[in-house]
Amino acid sequence: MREAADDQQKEHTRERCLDAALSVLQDVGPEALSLREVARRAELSPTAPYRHFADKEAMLAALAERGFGVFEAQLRTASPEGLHMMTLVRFHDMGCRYVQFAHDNPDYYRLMFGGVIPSHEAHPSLHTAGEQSFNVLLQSIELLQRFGKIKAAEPRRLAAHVWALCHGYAALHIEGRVRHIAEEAPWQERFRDHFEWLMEGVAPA
Amino acid sequence: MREAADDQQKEHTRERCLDAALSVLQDVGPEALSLREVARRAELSPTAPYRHFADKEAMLAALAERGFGVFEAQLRTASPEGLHMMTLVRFHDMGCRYVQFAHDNPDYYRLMFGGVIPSHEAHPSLHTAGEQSFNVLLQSIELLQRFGKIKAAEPRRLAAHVWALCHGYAALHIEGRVRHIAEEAPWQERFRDHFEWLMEGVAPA
DNA sequence: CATAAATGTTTACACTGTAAACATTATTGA
DNA sequence: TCAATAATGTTTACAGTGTAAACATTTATG
Repeated sequence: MREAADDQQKEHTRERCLDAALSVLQDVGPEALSLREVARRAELSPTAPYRHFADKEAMLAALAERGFGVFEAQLRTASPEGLHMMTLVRFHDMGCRYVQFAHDNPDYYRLMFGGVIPSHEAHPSLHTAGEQSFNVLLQSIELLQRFGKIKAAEPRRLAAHVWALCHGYAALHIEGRVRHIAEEAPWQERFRDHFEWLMEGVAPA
Repeated sequence: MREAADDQQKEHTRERCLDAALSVLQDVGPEALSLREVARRAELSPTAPYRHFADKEAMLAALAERGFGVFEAQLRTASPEGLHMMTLVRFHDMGCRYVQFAHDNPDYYRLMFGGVIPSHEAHPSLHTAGEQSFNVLLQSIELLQRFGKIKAAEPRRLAAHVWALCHGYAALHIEGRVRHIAEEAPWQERFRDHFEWLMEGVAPA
């Protein structure tokens, strides 16, 4: 049995694998990512990663989990003093940061929200990481409701609504599907319209 | 040189490949689809598909193109007499059919809208197939505008807006990301809310 | 210090995408 | 009609993959 002493070392190589995996991910995308290339970049033997991850999917799941950490942090910076200070302006900023994350880290985003990992439930810590990100959105909505800025519907449904629009826009954006629709304006400007229409739809009665 | 006579035969094996590919797609998903397994199911030699498709991606692109055909037809049935008879009720129906398609053919949908095929522009006929589907939405919106049912903003932006919500909802739905949010109601009922909020946001001023 | 666990390496295997050489068939120009 | 040619399919080959198994080595603990 080992103890805390070399957990540092163990975690070190595990992290090295994830660092390498991220680097491969950014180079070739989630589909073409190979465990052996990861091992190569981490300067390990081809099958060494199997000591830290059950299989390729488990490794991708760990990477996606890491992505959710970055993502959630990015969302939270929209309201630096905490979510209880939520306003519509900050909520819009949060939406922008959502799309910005996808824009800056398309491969991370595809890994987290695309079908790369078939079932998040199969990787409990990934699943909870995803839920924590969602909770940021959910709590923001509950607070906006309390302040009377959003209609009084079931919060989870409202959250799903906002999420769907942001995810849809982000996904279409990073796959290049909206480029031919509106090349003229930068995405931030276009997203401003979308978010405005979105909030008009869920304004208080 | 060949002529129309055996184009039928040629098309036949090409179609057989695509049929087999669809079957593999539904069994194992787009990532795990292998050309050799397709060849196996089409009862061809392992490399025979290369006579009909430049490479694996070209084959997936052809399959995705086929998917857009089915998809577009499905959307159009929302207004059987043609898009010029568009109403808000039919537009809602069209949204439902959008999500229904993703629900019934999740692998098709992932292939068409996920990052499986990196660039649709690299496959011209796929690109135009996708644009034709988008045009159904765009024209519907232009007609609703003419009837004063939707605000008079830039139609392409409005179309992108509706598309983003439908795509976002469909994508989250087929990846199982909204299951834990609202298991109680079937997706059609939930989608009714979303679509209502969506249309309230783009209602005439 | 001996033992057992943790970690890493080597080897092995079945499978993949795809290039190249070859065989066969069908079409066409003379 | 028949030889030339293009289309289509097969066989063979190769490098790369995921992962299981056997082995070696380090390290913490009884």
